Amino acid sequence: MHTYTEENYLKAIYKLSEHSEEEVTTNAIAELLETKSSSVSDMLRKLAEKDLIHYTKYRGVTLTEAGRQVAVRIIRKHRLWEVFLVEKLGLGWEEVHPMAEELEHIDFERLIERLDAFMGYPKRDPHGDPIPSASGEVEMPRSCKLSEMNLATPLLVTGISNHTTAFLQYLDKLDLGLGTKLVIDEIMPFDRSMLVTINQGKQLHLSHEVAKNILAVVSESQR
Amino acid sequence: MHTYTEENYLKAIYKLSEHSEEEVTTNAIAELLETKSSSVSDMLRKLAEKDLIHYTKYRGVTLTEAGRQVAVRIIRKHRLWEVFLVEKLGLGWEEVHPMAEELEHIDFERLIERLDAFMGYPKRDPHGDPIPSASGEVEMPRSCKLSEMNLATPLLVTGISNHTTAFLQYLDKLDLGLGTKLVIDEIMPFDRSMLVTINQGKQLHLSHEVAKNILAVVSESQR
DNA sequence: CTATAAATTTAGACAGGTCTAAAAATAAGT
DNA sequence: ACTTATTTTTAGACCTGTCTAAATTTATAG
Repeated sequence: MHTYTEENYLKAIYKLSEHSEEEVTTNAIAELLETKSSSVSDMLRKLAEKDLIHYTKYRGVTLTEAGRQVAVRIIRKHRLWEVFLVEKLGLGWEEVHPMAEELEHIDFERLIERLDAFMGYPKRDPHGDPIPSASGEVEMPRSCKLSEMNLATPLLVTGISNHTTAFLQYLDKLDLGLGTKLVIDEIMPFDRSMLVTINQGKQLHLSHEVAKNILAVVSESQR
Repeated sequence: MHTYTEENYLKAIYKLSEHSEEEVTTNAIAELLETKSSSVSDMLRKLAEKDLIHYTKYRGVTLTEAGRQVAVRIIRKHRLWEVFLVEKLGLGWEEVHPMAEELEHIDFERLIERLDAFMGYPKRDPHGDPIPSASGEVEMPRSCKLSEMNLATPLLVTGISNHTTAFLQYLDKLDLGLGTKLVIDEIMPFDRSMLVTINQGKQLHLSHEVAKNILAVVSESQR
């Protein structure tokens, strides 16, 4: 098995390369893991030695297939635990991330398998992110940032790309969550904030920053 | 919070002093944790500095109240997770110990509380051990080793004091578990092995070693 | 193309834990 | 009580992962 720390590095690299084909930079990793780039640099050398990443000095890194498998497996566990914490224990979606952050490192094949079965083989976690399969496949949802979508089109919220407690609590207050239907009524040119109507009722004002972290698809039911 | 390692030391000291008032020796800890006594000695110094143990060089250790609280809390989590793994996930009592060994270090008050509630506030884990309360009280069961009990008395199995996979699998094969009613028919003087009848049916031959690890009480129903 | 800025890597130190080997303290036998 | 055996502790080395400070490489602006 890999150390707790190695696993966190691999997960960080996975997350940083998930939405772009680019090489991941040392600084980006350092920022995400809240550590110094010198520490990252050191660890990258070690991960490369173990063939978990492709690494050329000063050029950034990508995961090898072995590294990707490790990362995806961690993410699978993280998301399964989140479903458990929310669905079974009744914890809030805004508080489960740090718990799952620790649970994800516990590695017993039978435990994961039973946990998956116990929850009925869920496909998404409470934030709408896809749960990788046991064999490491990840179904990448084709949702877009709300900030990049068109006016007057019926949309469905399918994901949240910022899992901080503060952000999720804010969404709760707004009464906006996964499955919320909404339409963009207007976009303010000066700050790119938007007015949206949710569930054919309340109208909300969302900043661009907020809209960037909400993922949505064009609503099937009305297209 | 304390490190994973510190927690394991405190838990080990707790377990070693649970059934006797004696000071716990360096060697005993080393054996339980499968480490060298020099490492233990080092760690004891550190734990004493943090006021988690009472330590006089060459004289062994006992837990301080603070140390006991930490240990009991770990054990509470361990046993709650074991109940979850067996009752909810359907894992076998012989395979959950190593999993709980890792889960026990995860420390979120709300998680523990919810887990406890989810299982209906169980009082015992799947091996019959008492689950400490949130405030750190442990109800010490007054059961005795089967090896020390009398012939021809109706007994009830209430606990198992060896949690190894091999031992628990052996008990499964014998069809002997918590709640099994039994009577000691005969004790062989030369090796102290015994013949017992379980559930008013099958007769089994148990070695002294096995009988030492089975805990029982005189059966209420027939006394 | 060169000078400076930014990003990255190396060097050296440190903290937590572990080990082996050696020293010190306690326990036991006669 | 004295010598030996056992237990425990100390000393010194090593490994993982972190940091700061300094050096190096790559990127950028004239």
